[in-house]
Amino acid sequence: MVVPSGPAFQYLKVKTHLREGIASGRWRPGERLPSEAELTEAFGVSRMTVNRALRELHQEGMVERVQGVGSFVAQLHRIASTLTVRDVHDEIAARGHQHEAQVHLLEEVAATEAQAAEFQLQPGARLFHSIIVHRDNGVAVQCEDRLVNPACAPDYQAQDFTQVTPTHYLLEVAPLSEARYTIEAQRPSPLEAKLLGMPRGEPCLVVRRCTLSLGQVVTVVRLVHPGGRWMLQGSFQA
Amino acid sequence: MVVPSGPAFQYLKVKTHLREGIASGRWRPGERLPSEAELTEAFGVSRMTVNRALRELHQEGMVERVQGVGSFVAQLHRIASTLTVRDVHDEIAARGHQHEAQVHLLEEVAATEAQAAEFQLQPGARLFHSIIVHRDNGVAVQCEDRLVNPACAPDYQAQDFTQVTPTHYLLEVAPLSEARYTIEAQRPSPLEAKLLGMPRGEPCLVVRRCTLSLGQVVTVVRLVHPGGRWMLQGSFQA
DNA sequence: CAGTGGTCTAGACCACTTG
DNA sequence: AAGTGGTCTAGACCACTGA
Repeated sequence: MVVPSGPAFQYLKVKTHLREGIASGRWRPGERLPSEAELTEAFGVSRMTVNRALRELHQEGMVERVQGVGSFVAQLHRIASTLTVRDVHDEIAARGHQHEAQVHLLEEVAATEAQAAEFQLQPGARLFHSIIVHRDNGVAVQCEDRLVNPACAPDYQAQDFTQVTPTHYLLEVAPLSEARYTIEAQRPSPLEAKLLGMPRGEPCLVVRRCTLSLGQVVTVVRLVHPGGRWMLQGSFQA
Repeated sequence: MVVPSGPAFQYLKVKTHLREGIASGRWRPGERLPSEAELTEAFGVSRMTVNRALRELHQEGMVERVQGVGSFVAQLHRIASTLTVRDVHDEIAARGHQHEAQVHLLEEVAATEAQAAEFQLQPGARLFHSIIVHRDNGVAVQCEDRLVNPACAPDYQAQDFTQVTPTHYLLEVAPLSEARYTIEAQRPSPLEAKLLGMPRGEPCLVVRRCTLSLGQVVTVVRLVHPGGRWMLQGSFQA
């Protein structure tokens, strides 16, 4: 026969079988799984199909594979979860709330030594600088303090950021290739506390993100969220 | 010919070509990419190879595919980054530092109504409760307040958590299948402030995580980190 | 209808590891 | 040498879309 019964999602059958065996503890972490040849025989499918199942489980971090040796249940010590850092506007809109943005500053500055180093530019090079406060149904939830590389977004200062967020605009003009970020708890700066309308002593969730496009640093942003008004959420499967 | 030159990682050539075209803006977000047939011809490879390249780009969130229509450059609005929440011990050890754990409490409690609901158990059901402080070279960096479902880890109370972290132990006895978490900034509770040796008013990074195994809630944990002593890091490619 | 992606096969050659 | 995974082919059938 050529194709026995058409697409029956055979690779999913194999994948599910292995996933359930791992989840149920039938195969313990570090233990060896059946070889591709064994699974090929057991399921009566081609090796490519078994290979895809195992490859995807590997990509999902559930299985480790060693050429010439075999496939093994991964040691799931780390919980690598997908944290979705979405555009504020989308996040607020998704809750059915009203998003407002207030531009408090939009200027051109000369890079300090530290800033120049981060942008891989010369000290004193021009940078755009913006400070924008985002509100959810009128409540200030984020203060966005951003530096932008003019080489990547020459028209940055001409945008109306009450209508389109900088995140959205920058993703349009400079396709994202890499991002690095840190998340920590801090007190707001005096200016941030004033702009967010919160006491100086209240904790804030601070996300700092550096975004690259084609190896160039496009923008570095500090996002300050009042502790009681904003929270990151995520989940992890498998 | 059967195989022209052995593994030359053809699917990577196709993948790289598309990835660079997207990153360089040659294909804009929403724009249509060449069909599998066109790529098959252009690269002189089989369709399976092209298919793998496109499928992986789709799995990475860079390409959207619609059956019967075509493949398109994804709208990269969301920045879905892989945040690695590792075991404290590993994280501290990875820096070459000394990890110490201090067990402040290890008891059995009756579930409150809210706790019972979260664990999908009856109010008053038994739960294990532990409070452990983790130190990095003697500095308290995390207060771990944890509830555990006895059905998943009956021997929880018999463990020596100065030697093996609860995270590590629980992953051994109850393979992880799903986790949900939130990250926010808060002040520590009076007890947490005391255990961590920090002022009440200092901000903390608080991670709350609910872990499931085989559809059962295994554990709910609150991880409190002094603001200046701990930070989450992550990065995102493509 | 033609074109697209989704899946699958039954082989193949190769690099690698272990006995 | 035998077994493993890594890659690849040249076909195939199918479901879906849009003109």
